[in-house]
Parts: sequence; structure tokens; C-alpha cells
Amino acid sequence: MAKRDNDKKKISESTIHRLSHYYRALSILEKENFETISSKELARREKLTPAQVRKDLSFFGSFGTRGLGYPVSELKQRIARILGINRSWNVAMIGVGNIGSALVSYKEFQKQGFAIKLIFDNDQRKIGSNHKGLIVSDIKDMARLLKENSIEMVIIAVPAIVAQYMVDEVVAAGIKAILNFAPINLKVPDDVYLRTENMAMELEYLSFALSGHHTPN
Amino acid sequence: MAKRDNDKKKISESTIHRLSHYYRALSILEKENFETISSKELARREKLTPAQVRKDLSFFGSFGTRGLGYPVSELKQRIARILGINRSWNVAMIGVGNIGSALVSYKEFQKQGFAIKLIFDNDQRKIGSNHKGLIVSDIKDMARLLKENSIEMVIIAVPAIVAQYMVDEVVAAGIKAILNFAPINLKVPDDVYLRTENMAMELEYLSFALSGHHTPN
DNA sequence: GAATGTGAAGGTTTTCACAGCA
DNA sequence: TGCTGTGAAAACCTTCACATTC
Repeated sequence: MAKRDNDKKKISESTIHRLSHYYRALSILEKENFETISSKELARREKLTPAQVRKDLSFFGSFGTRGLGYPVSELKQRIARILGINRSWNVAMIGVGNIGSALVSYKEFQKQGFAIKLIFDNDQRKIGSNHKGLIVSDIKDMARLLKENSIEMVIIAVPAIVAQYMVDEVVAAGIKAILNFAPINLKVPDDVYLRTENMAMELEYLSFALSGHHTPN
Repeated sequence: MAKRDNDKKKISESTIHRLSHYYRALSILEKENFETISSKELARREKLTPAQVRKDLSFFGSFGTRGLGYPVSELKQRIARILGINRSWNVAMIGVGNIGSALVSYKEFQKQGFAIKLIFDNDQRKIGSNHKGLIVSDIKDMARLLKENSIEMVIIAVPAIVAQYMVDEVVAAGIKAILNFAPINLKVPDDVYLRTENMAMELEYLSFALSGHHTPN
């Protein structure tokens, strides 16, 4: 069976992230009652070039009108459909420590249609307790509960040491998309999408920037 | 006065992020008592190519021995110096909501030398309260306290609506590095380093990936 | 023999520049 | 006239391949 990576033309990660930015900018423009927006103005607001904006959008179709610009509401809807956020997603949180419980109350998730429906932990003292209206479930019931609740995405917020074990369980339960906050490289099969967010790394980037010069030798 | 962007050769953001990864891999290798490591093995562990590893390192000097590889502990120290994490940094947290207080207890920050020394909020009910051994200070005293405590980096974890105001205060107090968790585009002067972490965007990337096909039209 | 360090090649992303349309 | 959509050029990043060194 030959590999087919072709035919589905590859869109770069940067383009997708910029679409998220455009979406946010368009939401604001909509509230400000703009009917249309030029690539120039959209670029200015997101600190990009107009050509970048037009090129990004052109990968998905031609949404604008020459001489006029893009229709704000329609473009917003189109981008929502491209990103898959024109619907809501059932999400489960694994781990109710600091980060996990903070994220359960993170407004931006709900706002963008990511609904946290289940939370898990392996700490007996936490299981059964109430977190923002959700009861903490036992990891042992994960496979069943994920299926029963049609969970499609999982957020991992457990200590690094147990993260791989949790991911294995999640993958075994058929989940194909994982957002990981544990500071460790997780292994998942090829057909599972995994993103790892490492907040310390962002501080390291700042630390590098502040530290300045790096002449070899 | 002419602009001098040259002479300091530009290192790409990806290279810096990979250095953070190498640093973590080397910490593990050190614990496993490896004395040397080849670019091939380091690459395997970080899912990169050996050439990528060698090229990244070559921007900063030549740290390896032909035929042998890189000395684990020394390379780790060298990378620490490059990233500026061979020292500790005084950090202030602005905002003690969900995210803010979770990050104050985030072990990975301490471990990497980012010491949160001050926390601020503008909520009178929070000011004066104790969070993990730190007293919440009033935003009004920020400029003075940041200076008195030699704070060099600031983490913004306030609602989007007040984030720009907070950043303006922080910048006015002379801070040159900011990590922002508010889901908004902040404006800072050119000489201030700003990184924005948007966790909903990472879920949007997963949502895009799960949603599959995107043929134009 | 083994593995680095690095120019050159190859690939990807961004920017340019302009034809084409409202 | 104003602004999109897009090939082509430029810039940037990754991989190759090999001379070099231990």
C-alpha cells in the first residue's frame, strides 16, 4: 500500500496559527461594525505583511473582492470552518493539579467552543470532588468514560513522570488529538496529533534574548 | 545614528527552541551517566536529524570531538550559558487568577532558574493575601517594587481587557522581557521582548488537524 | 573507523510585483 | 482607482555530503 501524503496539499503550521490570529482580529472587527477589511489593515493589526495575509487565505479559496477587501463576517465564518471551530469539541482534562484546574476554568477555551466535559485524576483524595461543576473521575474509568461522552480531544496536565502512561491510556481509548502540558517528549502513534506546550521554554527564549551576544568561541 | 542589526548574526527562533530541547535531553543523559553523546543519538532522542543538531550547535562554536561526539556535561553547561539559564532570573507575576496562581507553583520555572519573587493584583480582596509564601502586592506599587527587587522578567496573567494597561506599567518600570498569557495582541516598544502564549490556539491547531481536508472552493 | 563542522544543495516560507477585476 | 490573487523572486531553514579531525 503506497503512502499518499500528496493530494492533500500541505499547509504550514505558521499559516494555521495566523488563521487563528485572523479569526480573533475579525471577531473584534465584527464588534466594531466593520463590513469589509483589506489585507493591508488586517496585516497592520496583526503585525504582518498584506501579502502574507492574502497568501495565507489563498490556500483555502478566494474570499475577497478586488478593490474592496474581505467581508468581515463571512471571512470569519470561513476561517472558523477551516479551523474546525464552527462547532464545539468535547474535551477531557487529565490531571487536576495547579495547571489542570486553572485550565478547567480558562474562559478562552469555552469561548472558542472547547468544552471540558470530564476531568480525571489518580489521586484518591481528589476523585469524587467537585471542580467547577465537574466531578473528578478515576483514571481507571477513563476508557469507558471517554467513549460514553464522545470525547475527541484530551489535555494532559499531570506530572512529567506519569504523562507517558496517561497518554498511552488515552491513545488506547481511541483519542486522536492531545494537548500536553507536561514538560516531556511524549511518544504517540503516527495517526495521533500531539502538541506540547512548554511554558518554561518560552521564558528560556526571553532569557536568551536578554542575554544578548553570542559570538562563537 | 545608523541602525546596526548586523554584526550580531541572527539565530532563528527554531534553533533557540531546539537548544532548550537539547538542554533537557542532556540533563537526562547526565543523570544516566553518559559522558559523551553523538549528534545521531541526540537527534534520535529529540526526533530530529543529526545534521540539524550539528548545525544548531555550530552557530555558537564547536563543542564536539570528531570521532567521539559531544561531552554531555560540558555541552549542557555551554547551552545553559547560551540560553542565559546558567544563572537565576527574578520574575514577577502580574495577576493571581486561575492561570497566575497555577504558574506561581509551577515547578519547571523554579527548576530552570526562574524565581518568582513578587506577585501583583489589582483586586483589593487579594492584595495582602498569601500565595505560596508570597504576599500579593498592589499594582500601584509595581514600579517601585520591581526596581527594589531587581525584577528582570514579568509574566502577565490578567484578563485580556486590562493586559495592555498592565504591560504599559511594566514597560514604564523598565522591564525588557514579558511573557503574556492574556489572549490579546499587546503593543510594546521595539526594545522590549514579548512572547505571547495562547493556549486556545494550540487546541485550534488540533481542531484543524482533526477536521481534515481543505480543498479550495 | 567514527563522528564533527560546514559549504553547497534542496526545500519551504515569505515577500515582491503586477495582471486582473470590482 | 483600489485591492485581490498569484506566479516568480528572495529569504530563510534544513538536509546532504564530504573533508577533517580524533
